[in-house]
Amino acid sequence: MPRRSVAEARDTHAAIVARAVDLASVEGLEGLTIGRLAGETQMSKAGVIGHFGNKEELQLQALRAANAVFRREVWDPNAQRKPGLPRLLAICDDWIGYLERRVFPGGCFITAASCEFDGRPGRVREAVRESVLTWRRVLEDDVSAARAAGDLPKRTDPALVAFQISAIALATNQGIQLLGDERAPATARAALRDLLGRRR
Amino acid sequence: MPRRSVAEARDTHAAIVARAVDLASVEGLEGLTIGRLAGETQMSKAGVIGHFGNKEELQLQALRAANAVFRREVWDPNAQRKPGLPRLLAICDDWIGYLERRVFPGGCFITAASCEFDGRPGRVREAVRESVLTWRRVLEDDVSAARAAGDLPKRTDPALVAFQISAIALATNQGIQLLGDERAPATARAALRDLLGRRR
DNA sequence: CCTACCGATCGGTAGG
DNA sequence: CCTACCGATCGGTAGG
Repeated sequence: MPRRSVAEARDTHAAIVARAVDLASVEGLEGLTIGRLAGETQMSKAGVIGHFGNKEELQLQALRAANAVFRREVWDPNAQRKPGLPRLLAICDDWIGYLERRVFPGGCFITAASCEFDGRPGRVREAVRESVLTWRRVLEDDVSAARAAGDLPKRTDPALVAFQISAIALATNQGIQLLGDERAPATARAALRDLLGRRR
Repeated sequence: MPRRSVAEARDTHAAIVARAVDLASVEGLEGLTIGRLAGETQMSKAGVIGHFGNKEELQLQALRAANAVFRREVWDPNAQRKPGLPRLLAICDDWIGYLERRVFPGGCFITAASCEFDGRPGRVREAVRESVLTWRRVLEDDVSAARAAGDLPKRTDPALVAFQISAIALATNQGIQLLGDERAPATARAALRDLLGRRR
């Protein structure tokens, strides 16, 4: 095989990462193996690992790619809107939609990675932690803006509401993926109305 | 080594399962390996696997043992009380306490197993699903009793409230295990008050 | 419950 | 980006 150009190598790299994300969403980031990834991308193991150096770096890049997917699905559609309750409601709706559409074959990638790495130290765990914390802060800031605008009561605790919204998303993911509960998205939307709607 | 008596074999079996539960709570039920389990119980691999036949059966028994721990920690202390809001509040409090005390070193076993197996078919997945569903029904029944007793509003949807309580537990587990948020149990209790307390 | 062993696969390296 | 290879470990079996 001839050496590839820089552009071709970049495409190959991206293709490997994309496949790694789908595989890891089902098998887990630890269950992801270089051999299987090589088989599915029609490459040699050495060809695959050469793009990353080691498995941990592959895991980190898969996680980064998954974060980008989440951002694209849930954040980007609402990024232009001004912070506050209307945007928060839209974000929540897109979040449930993202889970409902099964964007990752194995369910929410970040949730799976959270459960898998919450008991083991290392760079992957810290990266997952940052993803979750960043997203919590986004929610919290919109809750704060909503409260300041008078769309949520003065007594509203933004960190608590961000926790409650995350909680609903975790349970929705479990409802869809594990329980096969087709009503889970509707239940989630009812819970969100209960949380954000009734106090307006 | 001499053959052991039936009683001794049973003790050995129980010791292996107990060790398997702790290991799997950190490494996952798939990450659990017979070789490592053998090392930690000072046995040969053949000695370990002889008790189960294959790895799937070991996983199922570890899951059953974890279910028993959860039941002991959260259900048993309240089993004698009559269904209704006071018992439901006590169950929720024991549930948060169970997470707070880190009964399993890697966090809630059933939650971890749920994330790990929600994307792969098989007996383990079905067993996890049954655990979660059974527990949801327990919550739902107490919500129904509380509503019938007039302790929750007539419009209360028991399945929705069971979903919301599960959601809080999932987020609490993530807060404690992944985020290292020491306020997570307090936040969870606030969320439960918000859910079950304010409407009385 | 052990020793000894099986084929398969793991993450990764050397060298081109 | 490949072939060829490394030592380690996987789940599991045979036989005692």
